[in-house]
Amino acid sequence: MVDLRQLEQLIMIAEKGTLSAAAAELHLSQSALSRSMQRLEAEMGVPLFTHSKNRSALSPVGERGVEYARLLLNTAAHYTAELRLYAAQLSTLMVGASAPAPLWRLSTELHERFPGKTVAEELQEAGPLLEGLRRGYYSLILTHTPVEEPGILCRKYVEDQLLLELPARHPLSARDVVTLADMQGLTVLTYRNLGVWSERLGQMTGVHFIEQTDLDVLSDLVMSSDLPNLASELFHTPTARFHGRVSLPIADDMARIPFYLCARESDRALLQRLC
Amino acid sequence: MVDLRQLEQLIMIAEKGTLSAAAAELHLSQSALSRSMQRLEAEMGVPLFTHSKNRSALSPVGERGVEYARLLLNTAAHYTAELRLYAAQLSTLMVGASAPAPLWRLSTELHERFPGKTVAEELQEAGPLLEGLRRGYYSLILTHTPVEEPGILCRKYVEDQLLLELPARHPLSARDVVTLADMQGLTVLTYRNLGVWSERLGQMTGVHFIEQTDLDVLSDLVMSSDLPNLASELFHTPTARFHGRVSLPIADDMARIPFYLCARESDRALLQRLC
DNA sequence: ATGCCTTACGTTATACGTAATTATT
DNA sequence: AATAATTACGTATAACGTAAGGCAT
Repeated sequence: MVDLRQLEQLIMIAEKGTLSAAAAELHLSQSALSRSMQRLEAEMGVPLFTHSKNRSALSPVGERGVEYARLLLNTAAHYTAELRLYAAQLSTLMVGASAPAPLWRLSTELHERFPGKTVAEELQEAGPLLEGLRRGYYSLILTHTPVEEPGILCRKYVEDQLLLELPARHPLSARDVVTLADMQGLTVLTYRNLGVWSERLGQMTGVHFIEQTDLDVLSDLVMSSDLPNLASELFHTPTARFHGRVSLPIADDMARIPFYLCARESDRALLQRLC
Repeated sequence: MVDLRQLEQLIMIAEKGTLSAAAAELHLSQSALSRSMQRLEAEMGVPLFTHSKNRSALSPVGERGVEYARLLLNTAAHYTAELRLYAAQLSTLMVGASAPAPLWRLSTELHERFPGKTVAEELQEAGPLLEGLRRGYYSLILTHTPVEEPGILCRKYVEDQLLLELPARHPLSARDVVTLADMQGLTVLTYRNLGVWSERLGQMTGVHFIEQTDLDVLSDLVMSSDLPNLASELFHTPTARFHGRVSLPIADDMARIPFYLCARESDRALLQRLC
């Protein structure tokens, strides 16, 4: 059985030209290298060198042996790299989600329940999410519409609730809940990047939204005015507490978005440890 | 640097199912095999086994590792076989010839002058001989016509001389040489398989040849009759001495065939050590 | 209780470095 | 003289076997 280190040594000799130079490069004494190559020749049963008293040069067979050695070491390195990649892939939980908010909770839960696993998260549209789950690219996906498809398991994971935040002196602040009917004609501050919520806001007729791109600017506006602002249970950007405001859930169905956790049936155990 | 023996061990474990069984097959103690696999796991940096207290089974990564190990060992075996084949090829002197007779001398000379070399001989027509020499299949060829071609060296190697063998009481037996003119009307015994000579016999008009396929039958005929028989210097089949006959060279040019030794110019040294 | 794997420990084999030898430039 | 390879010899490292321990079937 050929020793790969000896092949490495053979290659180094070919590169350096002499045993001595190669030995120095390999941090080996020349005697050790000499004997190592003698063993290699004996193992292979072919004359790799033309041995003179003062010089050992590669024979034609040795030259070809070097080529083979390079090829073999390359494939060996290739295979070990492949295997390490495969191992990394197996130990990674690939998670896709249509919104960042529910990921925050899921991510911490995954690290708790699967210690040692690498959790990789991606934000993606619903279509690619489902396709990725089918193909095995994702192990878990978080969607805001339920998936009903053979081979795919799907369970409600969390529900996000839209909140109206008000200064204490606002007429509605005494209420426990508000409805869209209560909000007719109101002007409401909100963050622009609300992800899945954005489309819902467009459907809330009769409410005038002032959208802000910058969270700091939004925070300043909230503090310096009496205008109500939007928040959600999962996405409390500037917290109501910080602004000295009260948070009221909006009772309408439209103000609630459920998130669903989906996995392949073969990964049923995964889902069961989370829901 | 991965150790191929460890890969072999990994494969054996995959085949036998348990460390113990594999260890027995490998003529190793199970403890040695256990530690060897621990070293392999450390070297690769991936979990090849699911280690329970009582059982070490291959992990999914290990399964794939076995596949890679098989591939790598195969390529290693392939390369060593290739290298040995190449070495054998380099140490072989491939000789082609158009007739066996001059080969007898060449063969012994090659073994003398190139000890350790394997001499492989082939009989072949002139066309394939030359083509084989060009392509590098033959290192040397023996032809009965000179080759004049760039890149090819050609020298006269030996000359075969046709002999007429006669019983002592034959009228011609007192002569030193004979000519075809002397032989007009003679009936002459000869061997059928005379190779390059055969075509010449057809051109010797006025001589009647009785060809024999079997050398023993020919020998019997020669001994029991007074008919002359043919021989050649290189191809003394039944020796004249054995039959109590005298050998006379036939003086005509037609009764002499020169043999030429050819090699590629890059093998000039080869030719120089023979001619 | 038996089979299987791992750890501990003493031993052996294999590879290594230093030094001496020989040959070449 | 300097460089280069091999051989000889003592040493160190690394793998091995035996034995003991723990766990599961």
